[in-house]
Amino acid sequence: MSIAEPLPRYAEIRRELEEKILSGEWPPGHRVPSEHDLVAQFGCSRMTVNKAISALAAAGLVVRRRRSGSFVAAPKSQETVLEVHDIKAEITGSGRSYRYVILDRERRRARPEDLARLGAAKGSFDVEALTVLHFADERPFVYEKRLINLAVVPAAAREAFAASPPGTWLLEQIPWTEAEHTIRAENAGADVAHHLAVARGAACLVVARRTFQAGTTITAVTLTYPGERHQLVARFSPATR
Amino acid sequence: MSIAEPLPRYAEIRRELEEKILSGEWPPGHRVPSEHDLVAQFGCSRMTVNKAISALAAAGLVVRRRRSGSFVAAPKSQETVLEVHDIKAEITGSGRSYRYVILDRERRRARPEDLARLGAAKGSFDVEALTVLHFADERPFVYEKRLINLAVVPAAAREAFAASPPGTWLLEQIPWTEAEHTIRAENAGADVAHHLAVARGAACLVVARRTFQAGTTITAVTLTYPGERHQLVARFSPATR
DNA sequence: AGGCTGATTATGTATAGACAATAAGAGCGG
DNA sequence: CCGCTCTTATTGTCTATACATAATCAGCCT
Repeated sequence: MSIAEPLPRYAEIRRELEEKILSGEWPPGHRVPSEHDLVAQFGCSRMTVNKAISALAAAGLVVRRRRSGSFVAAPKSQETVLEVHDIKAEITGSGRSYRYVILDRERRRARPEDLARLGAAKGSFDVEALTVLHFADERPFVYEKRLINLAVVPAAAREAFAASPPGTWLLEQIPWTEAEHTIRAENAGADVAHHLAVARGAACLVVARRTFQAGTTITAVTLTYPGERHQLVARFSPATR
Repeated sequence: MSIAEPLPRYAEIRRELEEKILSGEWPPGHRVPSEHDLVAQFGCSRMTVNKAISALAAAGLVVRRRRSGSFVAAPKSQETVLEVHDIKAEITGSGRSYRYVILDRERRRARPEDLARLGAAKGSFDVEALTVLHFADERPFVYEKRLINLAVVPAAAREAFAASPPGTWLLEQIPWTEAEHTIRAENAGADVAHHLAVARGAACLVVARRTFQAGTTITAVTLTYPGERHQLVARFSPATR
């Protein structure tokens, strides 16, 4: 499976130290040998071991303190990298056919509830409100309600979203600097049940995302997935954090 | 607020390049000046600019190709760091009172369905099966069903879990090397509805987690949260990935 | 045109050395 | 014992250089 590729020296040293930490041989708080000692042990220059230990520090496995030395870090809180793909890519990436319809579309002055969804305190600007239904293999996959801040993305008002759905189009258009996800479970209301073809009251996974650029909200989207047909999966290791 | 701390030279260069990328001045695909050019521009050695660009590459903002140069990376797929805290820490951290009860506990030889939950193909070993209910401010917070692989953690059979609940105890006991999360929505069954004090059929957020050490599963846990009372929140920016 | 070859260029890795910053420890005076 | 300074160990950053590796490009031969 894995060919014997010659790892660079610093990666080799890093791996060796990492193994001692992950195996528990060096428990949290244990002092890692000094760079000087490691230079003698591995027979390389200090820059090389420095690169190895610095990488471990960047990964949060060790803490470095001047004069004191490097120490194995305390076990981290459970943080996981959750991949939430672009819907189009998520579906086509797994070999299924993809289609979407825009159920509703309205341009309006931002109402108080729109401002709340965007997380904006106040303001007077226009928003584009969209309701989109995405299909995977011709079955309803996710029900999307989106608000786009037209003060930031005026082009959205003129876009037909014929080639790409709004989410994909936005990703291609503007760089974002921050995003916020909220994940919860909800019972399907009449509207959602109808469009997703599930029973009323069926458990649905709701992912709400707000995307920001330099402090102002670009878009707020709520994605409702049928609970029994969709799940988010995340696999990770503490080292690659 | 922020004092004028003298950033190291490589961090300063990194910040400057990063700003050009995040502001959109350098769109995806744009070629970053070569190390040689940056050396001339910033008046430092190549190792220093190399460190800056390498950091950007590690963060996924640029892609480096030999001979070709460094290029601004395409916008990444939406990946977010989801913090899933230890339950005890999660509750006490927000100032609420914490309590738990062990509803059920059994030591048994691993059954086929246990093996499936642990993700083990086959094997003959004992497991500790636990059902725990956690309270926040005396209200049911989460319903936990856990399996512990006693072949890896024999001490779990002798532990009373009097001071800490099993999840917290395990975190303190053994280092893990990998974990897998699955998040879905489910309608509450009779059992869950009773313990969480919600209506039957109420939407619940189900987080299933498997924790591994060097390939073998340590523990598999299913956490069921009442949907209307709990949500996972994740905030992140692409640069800090 | 097609394909081979060698030069060029940019990054990848490594070395040896230097000075700075910081914190721990040693020693000393009161 | 307390507080001061001096020394020293350790990491942080930076320079200058070197060779390796890979990809592109230009030119040459058939």
